[in-house]
Amino acid sequence: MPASSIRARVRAEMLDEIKAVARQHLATDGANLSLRAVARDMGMVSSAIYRYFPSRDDLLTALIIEAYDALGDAVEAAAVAATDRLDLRARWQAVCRAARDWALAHPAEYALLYGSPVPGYAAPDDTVGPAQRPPLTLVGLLREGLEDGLLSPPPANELPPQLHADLTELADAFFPGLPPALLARGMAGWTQLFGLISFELFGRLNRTVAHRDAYFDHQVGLLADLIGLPPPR
Amino acid sequence: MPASSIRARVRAEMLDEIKAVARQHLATDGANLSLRAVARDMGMVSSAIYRYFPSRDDLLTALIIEAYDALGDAVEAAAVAATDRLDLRARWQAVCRAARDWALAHPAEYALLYGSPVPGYAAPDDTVGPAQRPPLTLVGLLREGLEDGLLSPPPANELPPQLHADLTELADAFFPGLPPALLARGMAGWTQLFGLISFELFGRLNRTVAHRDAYFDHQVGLLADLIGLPPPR
DNA sequence: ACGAAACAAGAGCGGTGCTCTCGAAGTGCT
DNA sequence: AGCACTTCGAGAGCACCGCTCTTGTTTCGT
Repeated sequence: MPASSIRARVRAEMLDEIKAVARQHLATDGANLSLRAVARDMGMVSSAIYRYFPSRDDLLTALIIEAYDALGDAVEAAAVAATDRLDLRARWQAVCRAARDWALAHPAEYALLYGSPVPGYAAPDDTVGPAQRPPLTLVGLLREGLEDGLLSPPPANELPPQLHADLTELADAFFPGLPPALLARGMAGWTQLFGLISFELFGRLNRTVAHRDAYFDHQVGLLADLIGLPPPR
Repeated sequence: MPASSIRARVRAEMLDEIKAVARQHLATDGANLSLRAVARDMGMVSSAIYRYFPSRDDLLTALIIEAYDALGDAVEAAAVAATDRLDLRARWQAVCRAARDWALAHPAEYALLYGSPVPGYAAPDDTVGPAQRPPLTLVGLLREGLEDGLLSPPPANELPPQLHADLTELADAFFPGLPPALLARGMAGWTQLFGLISFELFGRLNRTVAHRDAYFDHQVGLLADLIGLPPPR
């Protein structure tokens, strides 16, 4: 097998092991990942890591992409797994819950994705695709609802002209024909979802809201009302 | 004046100067503040800083408290400066715009307040008071609107019992008698505001929305509709 | 079988937060 | 005014960090 020689296979395993150890360090020690500590845990010398990742930022980028994809998988699976495709509100709730569940299960990785950007770090282009999966899933649900006649498009004159143009262009790039005002509502939902998860994960609900599941579901339901999703059955 | 001797006054000036230099470093170099760098900028040796702040985290805490208070001042001023107290929607928009304006003018400090929490860092109790000022301002607007008869309380049976209890207790701590369902809507507005600012500041609107002012105003208006604020005049 | 490429290890550079010691300078009391 | 006491700035040093360079070994493709 020339396509995967011993060396290539060992290298792939090393890449995976480094990322696994780094992910574990991320979960325990927080965001400031130490290359030397990862190397120590693997019984290597720190300089050896640089055979696999040219810099600490590249390791972080790899972890970020994998985290985006893990979140994207969870979210998209929730959008599809619905028993009743026509129960749009239940599907919306399921997608939001899936994102929150993933974040609660992987808080350090969520902070890596959606926390304050690392100062010197600039997200490479590889990350924008995976990063778009959750919001595209949400807006995709709205498009399906529109196709199935489950929700009515907002009035077209709702947006000021420049914003109308911005959102029309954005909609055409992913969901041609989607009314821009509905896209705005989808983005509002995505913004709200991010805010809810971040507040809960970063401790802003401590000592204020004890029953987080109920709080989350209620707030998601409020925004579902705003978007115009059909009322719960 | 024994109460403020030369030494005490010089010390106070040093505290201020250290914080000023640190704030400047924060703005240019990002969140990873270097004690040695601020000491260098002040012509001091790094160990001398420890006469004024026992650790780097304590310096960060001081900066965080000052930033919370600056944001709180801006937000509360916007809530009071309205020409027409009864135009609740305009006041809500003004408060939201004030928060965004402050964040855009001080992005590094906003990231310090609302970005991912620093791993080892735990927010001391001194920060919770200043941190509550923006959300309390928003909810305070809703209470005023209720008192002035500008908005009607949501149905009382909207919340599940446990969440109703949580939010009633929370409301009684700051706004006795405020309907918990209205408090939930205020928190939704605060969550949305945080999400909108964070997305814009952390680059998630890059290459998607060009006219940020219009986008922000529209989204804030959407949530004002959800809360039940009177329509724009 | 051999040259080329990939690899792990080690030393080293400049940087970090933080501690400790030491001499200088200001403070309060008699 | 003199003296004990406290505060201060400087310096050396510790352990850690990301990263580079060199050296000797192992594996690869031909």
